[in-house]
Amino acid sequence: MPAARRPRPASPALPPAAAQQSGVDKRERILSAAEDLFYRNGLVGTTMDMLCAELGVTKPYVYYYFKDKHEIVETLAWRASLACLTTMKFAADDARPADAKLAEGLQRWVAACVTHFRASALAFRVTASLRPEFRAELRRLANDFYADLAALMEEGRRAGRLDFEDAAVTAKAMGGAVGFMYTWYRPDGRLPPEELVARLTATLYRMIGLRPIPIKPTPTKRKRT
Amino acid sequence: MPAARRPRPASPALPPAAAQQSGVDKRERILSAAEDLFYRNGLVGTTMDMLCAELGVTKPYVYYYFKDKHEIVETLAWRASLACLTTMKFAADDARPADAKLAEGLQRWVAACVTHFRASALAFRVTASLRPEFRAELRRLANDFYADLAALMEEGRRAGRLDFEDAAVTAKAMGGAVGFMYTWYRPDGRLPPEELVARLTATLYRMIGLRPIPIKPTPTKRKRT
DNA sequence: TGGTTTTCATACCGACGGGTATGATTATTT
DNA sequence: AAATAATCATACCCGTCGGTATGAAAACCA
Repeated sequence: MPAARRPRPASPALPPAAAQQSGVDKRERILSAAEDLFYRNGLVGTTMDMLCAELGVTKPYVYYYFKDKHEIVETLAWRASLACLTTMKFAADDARPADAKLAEGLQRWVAACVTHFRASALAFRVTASLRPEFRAELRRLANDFYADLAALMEEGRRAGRLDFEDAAVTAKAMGGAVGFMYTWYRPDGRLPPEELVARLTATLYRMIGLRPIPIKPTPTKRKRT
Repeated sequence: MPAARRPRPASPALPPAAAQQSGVDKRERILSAAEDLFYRNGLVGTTMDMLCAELGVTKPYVYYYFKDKHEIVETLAWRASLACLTTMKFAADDARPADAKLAEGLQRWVAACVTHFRASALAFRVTASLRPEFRAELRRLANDFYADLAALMEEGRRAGRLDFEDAAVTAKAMGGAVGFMYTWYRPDGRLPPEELVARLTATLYRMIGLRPIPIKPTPTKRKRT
């Protein structure tokens, strides 16, 4: 994941009213527009011309900051995947019981997936259009995640704090419940994001028989219906 | 969804050892190959030439039986969606309580999604590449399904037979748990399909606090780990 | 057996989209 | 201020892929 091509801090004044912005800022602006377009039109449904039009620039502008379309997609997909799929990692000296870690990890996971729902659609939908090596990296990330998740689940069950039947199937089912959010979540929906996170997390708790220990960030329940 | 272009029952003997087959059979063969290729390579990642190569025929052959690529995709996606998203329909005179209907419907749903996992990947992944009108039809089907599902859930809860918090969120979470199966299910996996259906269904039951009333087809539990 | 219809293969077209060559404009340096 | 380097616009190339025009072989009919 290379940074801006030129380390130059230069920021030339743009003609009209475009504010001063560094190369990194411009890169981010491209990424942001691409994320939105990819989410709305799909990867192959979004042409570089569309991206340029959205940004109000021309192609060499984009190709100055990114090698090719792949680099844009992979940057987006990697960021989102990393954010979502490392939420089940805990410090080696974290002495809390497995169910407490899980309670926090699941909450973080859901929150990350809500935040990155656009790019997570990328990771899930366009797998066939990604470079094989990159797909393999994503797979490793996901496999690690599920391994961590299943390990915590089984540890919690052994301790008598969790209740479920098939760890692998339940873990995959949770993965779907969370990962699928990009198909229905809308930022302007009637449920505010934190509330959605809380409710979906509660559903996950239920799937593994985790009694809702209140976690630090957001309380779990507000109203009933 | 038109049938074979020619109603002719004709079945000409093919040159080498190709068995006699009707036009419908040939259509099905094309669909089957396309389903597999689309699943493996994605929709845009599968060219009509690849499909022809897989079938051992040339393009006009395929275009004789199908108007265009869209017709193939839509036929596949529609079949699968119809099979999966009508499982929550019950006869008007079905007098069973909501939780009993749900128990059966969820089981049917999971079974249908396992059966059609390849084509369901189509419906979920390539939405941006589908014709808008067709996408709208799929959406209506899905909306109907979720409406039926949520209605049954809330009826069962009112009857005191189910336990969950947010009907809409829980329904979507279940949708993900089931619909996402295409990302991890493999027909040659170690769990036989019926067993997978049973375990995933059990997980869904747990999500809505449905006490596992044994359903007719497959028993719910086998071994513990 | 000769004509008609069905069925399939060869070769091709045209549009589209990713990526680039070239050069103009602007800022920076000395 | 002149030269150099950074930044961006115009115009274009070329591969790919969905779809088709044309016509030939095979089967059916009379």
